[in-house]
Amino acid sequence: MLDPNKNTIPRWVSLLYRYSQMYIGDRLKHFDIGRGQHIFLNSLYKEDGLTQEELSSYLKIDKGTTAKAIKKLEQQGYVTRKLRDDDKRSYHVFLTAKALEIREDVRAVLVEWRNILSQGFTEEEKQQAQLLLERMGTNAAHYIDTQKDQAGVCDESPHGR
Amino acid sequence: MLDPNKNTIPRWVSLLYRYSQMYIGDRLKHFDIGRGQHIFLNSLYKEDGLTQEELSSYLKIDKGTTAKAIKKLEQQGYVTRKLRDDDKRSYHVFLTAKALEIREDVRAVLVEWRNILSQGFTEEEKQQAQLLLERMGTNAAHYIDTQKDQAGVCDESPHGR
DNA sequence: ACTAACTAGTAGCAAATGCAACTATCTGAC
DNA sequence: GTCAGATAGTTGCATTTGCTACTAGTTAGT
Repeated sequence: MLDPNKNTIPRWVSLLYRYSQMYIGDRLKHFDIGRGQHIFLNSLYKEDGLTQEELSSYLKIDKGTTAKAIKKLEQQGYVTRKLRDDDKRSYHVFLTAKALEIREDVRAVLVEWRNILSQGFTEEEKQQAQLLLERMGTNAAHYIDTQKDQAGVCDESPHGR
Repeated sequence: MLDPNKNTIPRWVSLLYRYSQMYIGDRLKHFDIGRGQHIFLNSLYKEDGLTQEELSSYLKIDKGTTAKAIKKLEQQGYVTRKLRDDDKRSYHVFLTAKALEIREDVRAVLVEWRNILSQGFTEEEKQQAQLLLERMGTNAAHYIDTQKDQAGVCDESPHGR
C-alpha cells in the first residue's frame, strides 16, 4: 500500500507547487489574474520597473513565458511597458494604479498560503523551512545554470560537485 | 500583518518544481518519457497495478491529466491496463517488461536530483528538509481537501468568468 | 566604420495541466 | 427490482510552459 506520507523530496515539491497554484489561482481569479501571472505581479510589487529579462532571471522562468504573462497583464491593465531610453531592446515594466489598488489583497493571499503551509510550525521551524528551501533552490539553480553553460561539452563525471 | 520579506516560500517551491521538471525531463528524454509521465511511472515502481483513480489521489493530480499520461505511457509500451473484474469502471495499470527494464535508471535520476538539491547539507539537514517539506505538503493537502469537501455546500455563486 | 557576437524580446509549436461536461458502471434507499 | 446519486474514466477546451527560431538593437574587436 502506498504511504502518502513517506516520499521523496521531488514528490513533495511537485505536490506543493500544484497546490500553491490551485490556492493562489483560486483566490485571485476574481481579479482575473490567472495562475501564470501572479508570480510576476508579486515580483513587481517587490520592485517596480524591472525589465522582462530581469523578471525572467529573478524567477528563473523562460523569457518566452515571461513575455506572454506580461503581455496578458498589460492587456488587462495591470502593467504598462516603457521602452528604455538607453537600450531600445528592452522594456521597463511598471505597475498601474489598478495593480497598486489590489496590492495588499494579492500579497495577503501569499501570506495566507504561507501560513497554511507552516501550520503547526514553531517560528524556528518556519525560518528553517525557508532557509532549507532557499538552499535547495540555490543548489538547483546553480546546477542547472552550470549545465546550460556546458551544454555540448561531453560527459559529466558521476562524482558531481 | 503583511511582511514583504516572508512570502518567498511559494517562489522557491515554484523554482524547485520547474527545475526538477527540467532536470528529470532532460535525463529521461532518451527513453521518450516526457515531463508529464515520470511521476506516474515512479508511482507504479513503488506499487504496480494501481488504478488511475488511486494514482490521481496519491499524486493529487487531476484524473484527466492522469488519463492522458497513462494513455501515452500505454502507447509507448511502458504500461498495460486491465479492466477490473469486480468493477468494470476502473482499470489496473501494470508495468510492462520494457518499463521494468529501465526501472533502476529512472529511479536513479530521482536520487541524483535529490543529491543535487541537498548538496552541502548535513545528514541532519537532509532529514530536516524532508520532514519540513512533508509537513508542509500534508498541511497543503489537508487544507485543499477540506475546502473541496465544503465546495457546493454553502456557496456556489453562479458567477464565473 | 564594419562586422561578428551577444542580448532583449517575440512568435510558433508541442506538451502538460486543470476544469467541466460527458459516458458507463456501481451503490443504496425505497 | 428501480432510480437517484456516486464513482472511474474520457474528451474537449483554455491556459501555462519550455523550446527553438527569429527580429531588432547593442557591444567589442579589428
